[in-house]
Amino acid sequence: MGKSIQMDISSDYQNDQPLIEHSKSIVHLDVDCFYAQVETVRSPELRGQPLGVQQKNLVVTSNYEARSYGIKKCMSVEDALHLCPNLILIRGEDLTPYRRMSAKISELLHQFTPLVEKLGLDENFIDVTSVVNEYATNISNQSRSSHNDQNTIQHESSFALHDKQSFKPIGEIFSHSEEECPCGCHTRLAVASKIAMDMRNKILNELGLTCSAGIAHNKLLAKLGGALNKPNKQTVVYPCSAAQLLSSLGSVSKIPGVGRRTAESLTANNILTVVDVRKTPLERLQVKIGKELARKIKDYAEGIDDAPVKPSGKPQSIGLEDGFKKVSLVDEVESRLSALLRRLTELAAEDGRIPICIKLTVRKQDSLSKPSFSTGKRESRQCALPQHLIPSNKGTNRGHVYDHLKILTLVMKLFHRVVNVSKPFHLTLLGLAFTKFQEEKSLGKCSIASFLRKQVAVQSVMDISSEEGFSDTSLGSPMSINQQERSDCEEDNDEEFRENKDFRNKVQFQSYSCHRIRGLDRATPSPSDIRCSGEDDEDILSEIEPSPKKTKLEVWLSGRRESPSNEMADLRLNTPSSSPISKNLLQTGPTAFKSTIPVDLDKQVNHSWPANTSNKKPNDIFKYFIANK
DNA sequence: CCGGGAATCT
DNA sequence: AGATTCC
Repeated sequence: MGKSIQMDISSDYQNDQPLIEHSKSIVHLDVDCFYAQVETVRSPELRGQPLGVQQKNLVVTSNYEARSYGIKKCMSVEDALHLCPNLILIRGEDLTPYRRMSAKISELLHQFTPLVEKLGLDENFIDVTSVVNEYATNISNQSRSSHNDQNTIQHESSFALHDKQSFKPIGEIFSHSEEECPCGCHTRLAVASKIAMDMRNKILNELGLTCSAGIAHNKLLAKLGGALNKPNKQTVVYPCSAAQLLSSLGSVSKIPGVGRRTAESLTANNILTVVDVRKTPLERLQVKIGKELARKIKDYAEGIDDAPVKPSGKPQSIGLEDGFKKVSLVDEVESRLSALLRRLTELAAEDGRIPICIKLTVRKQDSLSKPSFSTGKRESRQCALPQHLIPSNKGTNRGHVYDHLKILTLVMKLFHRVVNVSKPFHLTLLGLAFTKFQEEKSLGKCSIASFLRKQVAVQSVMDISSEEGFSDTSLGSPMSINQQERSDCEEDNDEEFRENKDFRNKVQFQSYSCHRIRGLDRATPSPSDIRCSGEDDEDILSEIEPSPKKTKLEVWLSGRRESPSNEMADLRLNTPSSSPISKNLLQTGPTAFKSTIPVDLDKQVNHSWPANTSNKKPNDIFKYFIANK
């Protein structure tokens, strides 16, 4: 017991956070019927009419006019049209417009704070703790001196927060709490609710979208709270109402993180409601769903959630999928993959980063008893993009050049690895994704790794120690060999090292064999095999090779480069740092605050907290805020 | 043809 | 590489 308290304290200090119970302020923002709203912005003449967004044979979302006819999410087109013959349907398979809008929303939210976590395209968690605290700090500073020498907000009129009880949040409140929490969170959440309103106003004014929002001291409650009043509304959940909110959910499947699978496990144990979870001992719970999940669900059932808002940044992978009834011919596979690859390279070009790893996904039709019911599981294969297929922007200032045919050939190699085409096959889905990218800010010019990279860049494209030297013993069982050789090299490729095998050999890296894939390639020549002849073919035999194991030198080199973890280390040590993250944080200081919290917020707060600057003693409100700084 | 992604954990 | 979850 004493031990855990000790740990709690130390971790709080490490995070530079005070020992206040509900110290954080989290906003969950959810754009109302996102796809439908985006389509309405694109085609304003659609406003007011029942509108659905269609993907394949599904209406994946619809506006509220359509919902009034009883149309639900993911309803079939037929059913939807039956309910509402006038329903306007717009194709939404191409997510580009939604991605773009999502990026605009992210950008807008980043004006408030860098602590923005995306959940899908239309939801965001925003940790506004520091925004709330800065707001109070600024007020506090002003109450001490009439003129600001600091770079803080210059308010038209000075005012102070001298009356905590009269401050009420904007929007709805879940349940009416009898008493204020002694930690001061009610006041902080009230400020947060005004910030949430401001975010929503900005999104409406600048992007034309309405949102719903939840405001609470953790992500769980913010998300659940935001769903209580929709659309275009916001809801504050106080910590003291957490248990009540969770109880009111009823079914366990309403708990975020409890999907179909976990719900099934719980149901099988007669654990149906959130209250059931609460009554079930942890020991019994973790038998069924695993230790970590059980612990999390138990906490959730009480409204407890310590998870931080994790800034999202760029996606870790960029992918595309194409679902269909049935594809059984290699030629059709190739043409579909070709189309996917075209779009994928466009997406990657838009993203700007350079991909170094590609993954192919297939879904095989369930050949067992029920063809219609059970959709086959997905299987995937990935490999590093060989150096000479990694796009470069040499010669062109804009965009990177992809060698479509060669990459397609590589993708077909992956396909043959995952599908045995010598036997009949029935696929219902093909997917392609880039799953790794070169380091964004690349290495400093003085970095050794950078030097090496430049050196090797001019060397031969293909020199993996002659394939002739290897036997074809792997032909029969590629997977077993795969495992054998990959057993302890889960960490893939760093581009510096794939680029020159010569270099690797010279410094006596543990060399890796490259014969594993040969048998596969010869098994069934595909059209691409034929088209991509001669040296290219030999080229690709080696390219599909999984990435080499990390060596000590490689580890050392990768440690040299600027990496997120290094940046975080800087932050933890609280050292002055020139890292981008640190700069970013600094930028969200008073200046950013001023520019993003408009006057009307000030007015609202000012109104709720009448100025009382004269001779009241330091008020209670201050300490809540100041303690948080 | 129950969509098309993306993240996390194992 | 797969399973699961989320939207």
